[in-house]
Order: sequence, then C-alpha cells, then structure tokens
Amino acid sequence: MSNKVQAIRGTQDMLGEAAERFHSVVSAFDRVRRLYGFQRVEVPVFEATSVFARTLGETTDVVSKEMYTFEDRGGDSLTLRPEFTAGIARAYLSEGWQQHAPLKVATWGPAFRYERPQKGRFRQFHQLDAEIIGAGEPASDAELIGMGAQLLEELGISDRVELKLNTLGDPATRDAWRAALVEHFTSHRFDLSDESRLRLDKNPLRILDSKEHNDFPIVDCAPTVDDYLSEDAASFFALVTSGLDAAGVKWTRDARLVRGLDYYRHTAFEFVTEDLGAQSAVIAGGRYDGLIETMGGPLTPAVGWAAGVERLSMLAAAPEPLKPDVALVPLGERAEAAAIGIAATLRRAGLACDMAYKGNMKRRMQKAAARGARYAVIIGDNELDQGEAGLKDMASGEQSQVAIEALAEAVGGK
RNA sequence: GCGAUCGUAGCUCAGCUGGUUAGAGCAUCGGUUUGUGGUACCGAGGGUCGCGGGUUCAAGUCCCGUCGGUCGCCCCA
Repeated sequence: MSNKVQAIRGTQDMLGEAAERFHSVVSAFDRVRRLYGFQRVEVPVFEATSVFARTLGETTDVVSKEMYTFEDRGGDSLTLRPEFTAGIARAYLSEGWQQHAPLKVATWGPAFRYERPQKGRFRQFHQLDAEIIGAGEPASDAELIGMGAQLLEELGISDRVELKLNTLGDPATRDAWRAALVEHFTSHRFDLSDESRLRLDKNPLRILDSKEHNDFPIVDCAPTVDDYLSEDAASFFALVTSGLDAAGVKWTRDARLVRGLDYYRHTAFEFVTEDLGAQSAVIAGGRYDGLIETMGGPLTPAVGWAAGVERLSMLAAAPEPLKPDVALVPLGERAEAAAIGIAATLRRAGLACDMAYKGNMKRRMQKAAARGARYAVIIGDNELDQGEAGLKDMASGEQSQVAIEALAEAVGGK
C-alpha cells in the first residue's frame, strides 16, 4: 500500500454514486441560475497572489496559512484560488465588465485551501458561486439569497437547512459597533477564553460565535449591531427582509452572525445544517461593497455567495443511477460485428445502449442485468440470417423476435 | 499548526489475554448449462497484516517512530 501511488491528502476520487451525486448538485445549480438570469462566467483557477492577499485581508487564516502559493518559472507568485469572489472581481476590472453592470454571474469549479481535511472539508473542494456586481439595491440581496433557497429546494434538502441572516450595517455602523465590541470584550478580557483573547486583537467580531461556554455570558451581554445601526442601514436591512418574505424565503435573525473576511457590509447570511459534523454552512455569503475599491477599482456595490458542492451533495439524495435502455448480446464474431452497427443506430435514435466487450452469452446477460438494462437484444447467426433480433424485456422476462430495422421503434426510440 | 482514533485480500470486516501453512462475506475469473440474466451449486486467483525499528524462543497481536485515513480544535464552502 505505502509504495503505491496515492491521491494528495484532502483530494477526492469519485466513482459511481458519489460522482453522480456531485454532478446532480452542479446541474441543479445550473438550472436554477438560469431561472434567475445569472449568466455563466469562467475565470482562471489561479491568479497573482496579490489578488487574494489584498482582498481577503492579510491577517485572515485563509491568506496567512491556507493558500496554495507557488512561484512560476518567471518568478511571479501565483496562488490557486481559495475562493471565487476575488478572481471574479479582478476580471470585472481587468476585462472592463463595468459596462455590463449590474452584472449577475454564476460559476462553479475547484478551489484550494491547505487545511487538515475532515468531514465536509477538503484541500481541493468545489464551490458553486453567484455574484451580483454593480447593484447596491437591497432587492439584489433578496434575489441572490432567494436563488440559494431555491437551489436547496430543488435538491430536496430545504427541511434540513436553515437560513440565518444578519446585517453588519454600513461602514459607519460597522466601525462603531466594532469599537463598542472591542471596548466590551477588553473590559472582560481576563474572563475570556484564550482563543477569544487572541481574537480580540485579530478579529474581535469573531468572539461573537465563540464555542467556549465560559465566553457565553460575556457574549450574551455584548452590544449588538442594532444598537449602532444607522437609519440608512436599518432601512436597507428592512428592505432585504421584506423582499425575502415576499419571495416566501424563510429566515431567522442571528445577531451574532459575522463574516471572517474584511470587506463585507450590510447583509451577511449562511444556510446552515446540523447534519455535517463540525461544518455547518452549506451556502454562505453577503454584501461586499468595499472589495472592488480595495482592488483599485471604483466604489462598486456587490453581493454574492458561495456554496460547497461536496457539502450539498452529502445532504442531497442520490440520483437515479444511469441505466441503459438496451444491452446488446451478440453471439459469435459475425454478430459482434453487426452489433456495433446496431448499437450506433440505436444511439442515434436517442437510446442509451451498452454492450459488453467480451464473454459468452451467460456472462453478457449477467452484465446486462447488472447494468440495469431495460431490454436485452440478442443477436446470433440465426437472427442475422433472418434480419431479426431477439428482444427480451429484462423485467418481465418476455422475449420476442423483432426485425433489426424496427428495433429502435420497438424499444421506444425516436 | 494542535488533539483523538484507526490502518489485515479490490471492498466490508474477523483474528480471544503474542504461539504451527492469516480467515469470511461481497466483488473478479472459471465451471455445472459450447444460445438466455436478475435466484442455486462447485472451484480458482488475490495479502511483504501501511512502512521502519525494538522487546521476545516466537509479533497481525506488545513498545517507539513514521506515513496515511477518519473525526475534532483553529478557521472556513
């Protein structure tokens, strides 16, 4: 085992049901994204390191210890994307996509983070991503979140996932709230857990979702964002929630929900589940009006979310396995040659058709049954001479002779 | 980066307190049936017991290290 080739830690190989499950999530996303008028975009898997370092915030864990960064042969520092938003924002600027604003775009693909793998967490994982760039209206927040909700519905997992919603307010709100939190937690500094004391310097907002029981009383009496919400920020949030209500999207307020990344403003939300071990978020996002400006662009309002494909596919039901309409069972070399042509004809008629490469009749019949074929088409010398084939219904066991030209029609092809 | 736990055939696992040629089910291949599957029966192939070192007359079994999986902390999709 040990001297065999093996996959890189935190990567996955998928076959059969796992792969089908994965892909059913992606195709559901592609369906829903069209319903909401999000156009598909493609962006590179890697970018200049600065694209992520600047936008994610130098001090975040993602940047400081989780990025796959390497030098190319020209000596430039490149990084495998740890998420989509920064790359899309970069494209928005460097490709001049401002002319299309407001821009609703969707994409999906692999992302990379150097972390210890565990349930629902991988080094190469896959995200669905949706962004609305250039729209500062709360209606866009509601539409974007609604799309996530519909995706969960289509996957049949809405009852296992809950939408948690919060606002971080506008910059003035956020700054005032943050200052109040720092003051509050500093005054209780010596009662905080070690972890939270570290957060106090690095990321005080994160103390709010501490898991340490000792922190709970301090967190419970911490100032909430509502105490510092400006009039504008409050009415913005009210429009988001009323939009969700109008769309029939259920949500719960979570005043402690914050974002680890620096550029979020106003709306923050997570679709969470309790069925994924230590991981709870399956879709997470928010409004990041400050991001594009920090990349050197104009002030550009934007809102977006990302979803974990693996996490969603672990929750979703397995799709029906692929079953061929027809399995060909040729007997002898002449029949094998003829079967290749028959298979091609059936496939052109839109019928899924499979044929084992070798084996005697029994073996081929077993393969046909194992693949779940609806019909077996049996062709031997006798049949070929008469221009017919044996057509066997695998479920009922009934078998009849059918003219080879009529096969496609007989099994329901076009 | 830290912690816990596991590592025996392709897969899921058994192997008691260390004791002769390491087992089962499933899967694969072949046969019973040289043209009929989803049921049955017979048989075959396949394992340096993750790797390295140590203790012992003797190690799959005990000890140390290492690599890998899983789960958790941090953080996050």
